[in-house]
Amino acid sequence: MEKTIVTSALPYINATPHLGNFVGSVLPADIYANYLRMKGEDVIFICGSDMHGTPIEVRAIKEKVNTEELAESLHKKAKELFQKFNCNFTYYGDTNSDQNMEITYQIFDALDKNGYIKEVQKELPYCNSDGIFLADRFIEGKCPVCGYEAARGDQCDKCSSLLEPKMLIEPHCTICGKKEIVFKKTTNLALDLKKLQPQIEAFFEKNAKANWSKNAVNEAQKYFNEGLKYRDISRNTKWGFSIPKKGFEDQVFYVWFDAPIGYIGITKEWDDLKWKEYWLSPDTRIIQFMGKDNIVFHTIIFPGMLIGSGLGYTLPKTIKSYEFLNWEGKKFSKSRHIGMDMEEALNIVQDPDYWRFALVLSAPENSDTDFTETGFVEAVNKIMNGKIGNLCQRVFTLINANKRMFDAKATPDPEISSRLDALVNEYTSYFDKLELREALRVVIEMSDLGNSLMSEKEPWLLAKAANYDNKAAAEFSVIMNALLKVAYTVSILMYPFIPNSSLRILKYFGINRAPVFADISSRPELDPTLEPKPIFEKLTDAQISKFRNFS
RNA sequence: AGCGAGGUAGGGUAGCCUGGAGUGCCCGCCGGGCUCAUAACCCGGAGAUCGGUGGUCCAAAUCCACCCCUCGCUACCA
Repeated sequence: MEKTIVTSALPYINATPHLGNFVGSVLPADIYANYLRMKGEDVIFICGSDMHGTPIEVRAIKEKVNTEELAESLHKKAKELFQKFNCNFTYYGDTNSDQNMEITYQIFDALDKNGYIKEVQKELPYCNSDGIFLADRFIEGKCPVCGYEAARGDQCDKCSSLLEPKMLIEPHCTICGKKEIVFKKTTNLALDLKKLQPQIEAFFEKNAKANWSKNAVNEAQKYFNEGLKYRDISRNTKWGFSIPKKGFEDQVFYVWFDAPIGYIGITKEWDDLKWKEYWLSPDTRIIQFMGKDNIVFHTIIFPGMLIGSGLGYTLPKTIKSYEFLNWEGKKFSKSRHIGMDMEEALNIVQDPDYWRFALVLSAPENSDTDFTETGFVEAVNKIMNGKIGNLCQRVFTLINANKRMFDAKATPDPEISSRLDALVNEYTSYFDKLELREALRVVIEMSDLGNSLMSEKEPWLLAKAANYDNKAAAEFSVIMNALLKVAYTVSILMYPFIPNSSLRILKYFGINRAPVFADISSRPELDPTLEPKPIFEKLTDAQISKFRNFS
């Protein structure tokens, strides 16, 4: 059986992930993995915390704590949050594991042996006070172009000129604020992407039609057109995996070298034997979800690393990149207090399904989108609650109130059944094209079908007439069986998106496990002992005003 | 600056690749219906010079050129 690995871009845990991070990577990956499980496929869903990198090291210096302990605590918190959001990972690990180090070293050695690792001479800013080399963003000074005081080492935020740290006038270190900066010569290691370009391009040509996002295809094409260059993989800092090469032991891998390898390392951490069945099999299909800021790493660098290693790792098949979610028309920004993070969200509304549902409806699949208070309230109160929840409730209560005349064995209205089948097909075809938002739209459309049939057929009139009219009783059963089937199908199809709520409805049908596609064809039977209770609640004014206070 | 993505009723989206009457969906608004259901649901209506200008074509939201606006990337943020 073909195996599938679904991955989500590894969240960088320096800050609590916000709703924009979630909507473009972990959430769609989780939904898609749930869908494949429902189809009965052999799928693993791999994600984990991206632990290394300068921002965490700098934060540890600023907070005067141990870097590894800080990263570990941030990782635990992130993991817990994703679990609270009901993300059904096969395994959520992190990039700082022994397993990841082992594979990182293995791939590095192979790349080195195959001649894809080069030495490059550099002159880098060094803070004498903190005793560390400074990444471009941690050195600030006066912009040589416009004179702006707080220009960073890579770019001036005022005039957006691209800069080099050496160009800054009177530079200072943003960690300690002192001006004790010197430039030191050093030798770094770099990955020779230029040499790998033909092979990476061949990989791209072969796979880019496999449902890649338009943005991902074009962005990768841009890099090829410009010509690939060297890309640094070692840095003169302490936090990370040290370089296993003579003369470079004092340096660590640049975070984005071991982060994508983390997909493999985390799988190995999950299962020390089975990971090979997935990552070393030509039959494995790898589908990667990420925000648009991550495209280059997944379309160029990671495949390049795997190809160059020559170790036979399976290459990604599909790259699904998302645009960005904005918050009330503005960019999410932790430092400027714009937008809500995942923890804050749960403090307002506890049930993650409410967020999952609303976020998918606003998912930036084709262009940047906005997450707004009105959009959230509409999605939860009007659509999820008013359409889907209410349909189940009205069907269940109407049958429940007329148990005696309801024949559960009556054949459902065939016309309704065929319309239902068509919608199920539409749903799967959207999912197979990775258009998750549209797949959810189909679920909503299905509940619309149920609600309008209810109004059109007026089965409550049949129920009343059934007391003295056998024909009406028969007709009531035919229609209500069809409507029951609609509610049942809706509750199965919503499972990938809002699993908790789906399971809550399925209990009424006596199903106490995750649904599978095969369930759709079986006849739903309503448990007569259960009193129908609304599946969803509307957002309260208190919740809405709490939400508003974030805007 | 270069490259990529986007701009469609009041808001949000689909349609664009492969041209065929502004075609669809969700919300809001206006009117009606229904009383099974959670003040819910259903039906109907109004509302758009499809970012702008020019071009190709019998025909352009769709193809081409230029321009404007938003976002991303540009290799040490990840």
